[in-house]
Amino acid sequence: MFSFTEENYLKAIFKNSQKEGGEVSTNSIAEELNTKAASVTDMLRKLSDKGLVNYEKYKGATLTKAGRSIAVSTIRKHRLWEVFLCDKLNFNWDEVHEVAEQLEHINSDLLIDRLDDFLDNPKADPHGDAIPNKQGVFPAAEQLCVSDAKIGIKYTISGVSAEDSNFLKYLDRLDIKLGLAFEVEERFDFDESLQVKIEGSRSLQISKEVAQNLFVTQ
Amino acid sequence: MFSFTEENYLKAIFKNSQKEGGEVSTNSIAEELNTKAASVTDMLRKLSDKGLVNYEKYKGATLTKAGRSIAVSTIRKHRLWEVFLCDKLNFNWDEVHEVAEQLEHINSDLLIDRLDDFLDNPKADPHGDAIPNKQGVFPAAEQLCVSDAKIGIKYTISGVSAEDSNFLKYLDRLDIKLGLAFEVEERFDFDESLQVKIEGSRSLQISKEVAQNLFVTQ
DNA sequence: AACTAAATTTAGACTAATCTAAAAATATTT
DNA sequence: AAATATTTTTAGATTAGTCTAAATTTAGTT
Repeated sequence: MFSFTEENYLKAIFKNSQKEGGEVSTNSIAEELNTKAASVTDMLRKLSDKGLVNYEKYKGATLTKAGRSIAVSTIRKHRLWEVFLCDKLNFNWDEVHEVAEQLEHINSDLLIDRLDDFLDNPKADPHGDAIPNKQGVFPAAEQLCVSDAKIGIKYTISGVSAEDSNFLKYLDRLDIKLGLAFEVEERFDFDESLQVKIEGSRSLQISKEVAQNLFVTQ
Repeated sequence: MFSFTEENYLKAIFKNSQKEGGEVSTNSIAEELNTKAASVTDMLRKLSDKGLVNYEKYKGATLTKAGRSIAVSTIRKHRLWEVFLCDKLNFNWDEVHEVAEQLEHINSDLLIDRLDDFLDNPKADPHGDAIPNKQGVFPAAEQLCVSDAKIGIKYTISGVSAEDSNFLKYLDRLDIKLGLAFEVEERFDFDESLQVKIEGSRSLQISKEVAQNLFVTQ
């Protein structure tokens, strides 16, 4: 129905508009997709002709209903496949992204429906990212970034940034997993690092960078 | 590593050389891939440049070691995914081909190794086609076409042609499945139809066409 | 051996996706 | 507001894969 490339552009626009809100710039799409701005301009024109994005020269792009629907469906597939890889094939959470990037483009509604059931309709992927349902609705996720967590309040670790597999390996080394109890004990303002307590009564210090990529719920 | 298209060409050459033996003609590849002879000529040149096929103008093509290895690996992936779809996701055997055509191009050794184990290292796909191992070796399969089966000898149904999903649906209607006991009772020479007995003491008549697409072992 | 038919290749063109380099528009700074 | 920097678009080219139509080669038949 749609090419891999088109799906990847739509996904990138969706992702960046979550982050930045409003119109997504040509450059930010180029960066997200490791391509050049000129290529993005070409593609935005094509996607606009197909009714998948709203695009005006020099004004950035937003997704139409149709475009959003494809983007979300692709994200749904990506995250379901990640669950499959971890839960059924024993992949580690830092090994799934690349393969899921390929699997997300397989086109079969029956396949995804059955896969969803086979995995017991998971609500989040192995990194804690919410999985939208078939209708494209994301489960209400009240995640808070650890950088914004309050001192002395008990949270549960519920999400990690999945982009960088080295970060995930680092978390493995520290035995930080989804579902563990979590509490900020102290904040060091000079470098924004944190002293935190993680289930198993360990107390450790985490850098600003780690805090920005860890998410918790109450 | 290799494009979907290249993998499909290599698979087609492998398949047709199994059937016809020796050099595979440009036209037969075009037919297999629903493309035009001119496109095949172009691609054969490219595959030859890459060392994947032996090709001489007007003389047809054969696979090199490297080309065969890719073709067989693609077939392995296709058949493993078919097993996954049937055994784990409850697909019917007439629903798997199209999806497996997509899944066979997913590129990850880890994925295929794990999938193989997850499925308990199956030796055949849902239509009875042999699954080569990681080294590209097919398990010795002594299948015989029902057209060539001897009268009065007891066989087991072990394979069916998977090309045509209507044929598979037809077999479902007749309750013909892999693993059932099978015996040819009588051969009608004028139309080459057969009177056969299938497990469950049913006796039925099958056409020449059905016989040519059913396979048995002793 | 000559002729016809069939198969194959060449030539030239098209689409999707990409790129570099140059031009144009927008944003920022003084 | 003018000048500069940044972003974005245009122009023109490239690659992979495909196509049609014409030319060529091979195979089959009288």
